[in-house]
Parts: sequence; C-alpha cells; structure tokens
Amino acid sequence: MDPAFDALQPLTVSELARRTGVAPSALRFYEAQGLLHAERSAAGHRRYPRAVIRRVAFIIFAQRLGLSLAEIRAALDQLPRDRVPTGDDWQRLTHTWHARIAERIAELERLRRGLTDCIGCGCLSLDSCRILNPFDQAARHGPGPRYWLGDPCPAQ
Amino acid sequence: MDPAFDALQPLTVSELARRTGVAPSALRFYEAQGLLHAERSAAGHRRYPRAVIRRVAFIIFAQRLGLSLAEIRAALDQLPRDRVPTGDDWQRLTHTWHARIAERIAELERLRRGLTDCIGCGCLSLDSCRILNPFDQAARHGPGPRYWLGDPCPAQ
DNA sequence: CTAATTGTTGAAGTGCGATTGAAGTCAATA
DNA sequence: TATTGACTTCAATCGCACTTCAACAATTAG
Repeated sequence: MDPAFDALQPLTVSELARRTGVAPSALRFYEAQGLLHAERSAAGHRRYPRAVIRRVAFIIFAQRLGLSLAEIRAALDQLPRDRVPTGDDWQRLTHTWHARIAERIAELERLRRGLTDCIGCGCLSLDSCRILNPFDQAARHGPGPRYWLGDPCPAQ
Repeated sequence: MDPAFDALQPLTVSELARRTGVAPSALRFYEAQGLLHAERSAAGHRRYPRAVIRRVAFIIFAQRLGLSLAEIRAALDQLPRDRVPTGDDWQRLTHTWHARIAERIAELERLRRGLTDCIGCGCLSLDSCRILNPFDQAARHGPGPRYWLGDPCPAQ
C-alpha cells in the first residue's frame, strides 16, 4: 500500500518532493544548509514529519520574496525546536514580510512608470533620472550595484 | 577639463559606470555578451555614444523584472542598428513588460495572502493549497520548479 | 620626465542555488 | 536468487552574473 495514503506516516524524500514541487536533490541540499531536518529510518532513509511541508512552503514563499537561503535559515532558526510550530509561531516569522512585499510592489510600480517616462520617452532625462529605489539597491550585497543616481525625472 | 562636462563627447567606460551605477567590469561583461557595443579611440579605449545610457537603463530595468541577460540581449537585438533608437523603438520593446509587471504584482499579492491564509494559519490546508503561480513557475528554466500543486486553499 | 591614473585583454575566481554522477545500501518482488 | 527501485553519501559540475587578477599600454598631472 502506498504510504502516502496514510496521513499519519512520515514522508519520504520523494513524497515530500511530490507534495511541494521541490526536487529531492534540493530538499537534501536544504538539509545540508540547515533549513530542514529529518528523522532517519532504520535503513538511514529520511523520514519527514508532516509539519515539514509548511516549512518547505515557507522556504518557497521566502525565496519568491527574494530572500537568500541564509536569511531563510536565520528566520527558521527562530522557530521552537521542542514542539511543532503553531500558526502564531509562523506569523511572527512572516510579520515583517508584509512591508517587504509592499516595497517590492512599489518598486514594480516605479519600474512601470519608468518604462513610459524614461525608457520609452524621447527625452534625454535619463542622465538625471531616479526610477530604481536606491535603498533597495543599497541593501544588495555583492555584485551589481545598479542604482540610478540623481534627481527625479523632469517628466514626473 | 573633465570630458563629462562636454555633453557632446562620447563616454568612457568609467563615465558610463558613474552615470549608470553599473561597474566598469559589468559594462565590459555586457559587451562581451553582446548587450552593448562601443566605438574605439585611437588607443583602443571604449567610446560610448550617449544613447548607450538608455540602453543600460533598459538592461537594469529588465534585470529588475527578472529577465536573464540572454533574454535582454534578444530584446535589444530588435532595435534598429542603422540609427539611434527612437522613443517608439524603446516603447515597442517594453510594451509586453506591462503585463509582466502586472503578473508579478499579482503574484506578490497572492504571496501576501498566502502568508496569512496558509503559512500563518493553523489549518492543515497546505497539502492542497495553491498560492504560487504555476504559470510563472513553469516558465522558469533550470533548477527548482517550486510550484504548489492542488486545489485552492479552503480558507480562500 | 616621472608618477599616477585610466584603460586594455584573457583567464581564473566567486557566490548562490542547486543538479548530476558514482558507488554503495536496503527492501520488496519475479 | 536475482534484479529492480528507492534511497544513501560525497564530490564534482553547472548556469548565471559578475569580479578579480596579471601583465601591459596610453593618457594626464605635476
């Protein structure tokens, strides 16, 4: 009998992969990075408690919001280790993300505006146009600063 | 005299870097990838026509929208080679991006909703919840499919 | 003239987020 | 018993977007 039919059994890596859409190789990678943990069967196979699905969902959400795995790990480390996290536990983690989402939406709206006002228009204001969010960009580590310097576009 | 003061002179790589916020190494990399082209001075130094600023702006915008350099190159290849692109030329390129931005904003709003409805809530609906956009995800090449399968969350 | 600055090239290195492959283990089935 | 299939580990590799480095050439300031 397919163990996936038994809602009380822990999940194998391929079952978890099927349920989350995340490849088994990625799940193992996440475990190596400390984002997931699994019990082991007698044969050394991973056995995931069902609560791990929510954890993987969290990882996917966070990635879509642009967080790195290191950041996601730091967030997940805030969860209680001694019990299954409650809805409140999860909500505390995602509390600050609403602001993050709002910022990203705002940036997209600036981008949309920039498409017409600065890229699309025939003016030469690009030299002195600020469309991309400097704060957003300054927060980026590593390669490619990419902030647009100067004063607002005269077209605005 | 600083040649940057002369609005009619072509730009050196460091001037272009300063005006766009893109590192010289990145500008050279873009040239190697076929996204930019430059005339050369007698000494073999790059001389960018001023119109290249708009081109770099386009690259930055496109990157923030999640396009790869290969995709951006394909878009830029649509521009006329025999003359400086007009506003209309640029707008034709960015035409489809408005839809792209709208989709991404919609995804962020689903994500925001999912934070409360599915991650944060105490229900067990995650097993059968679809928050992340399957179409978006299916469009992703390479690693990490990450689509959420199944029926909509009962909480919705 | 000298020294600093800015530029050139090609190759190699970096960081992230994985995937892939080789070699081996284990349980169930033909 | 043999084989199939799912799993294990560890190391290597990949794709992307760059950055860094070494060695050298040219320009510019004092």
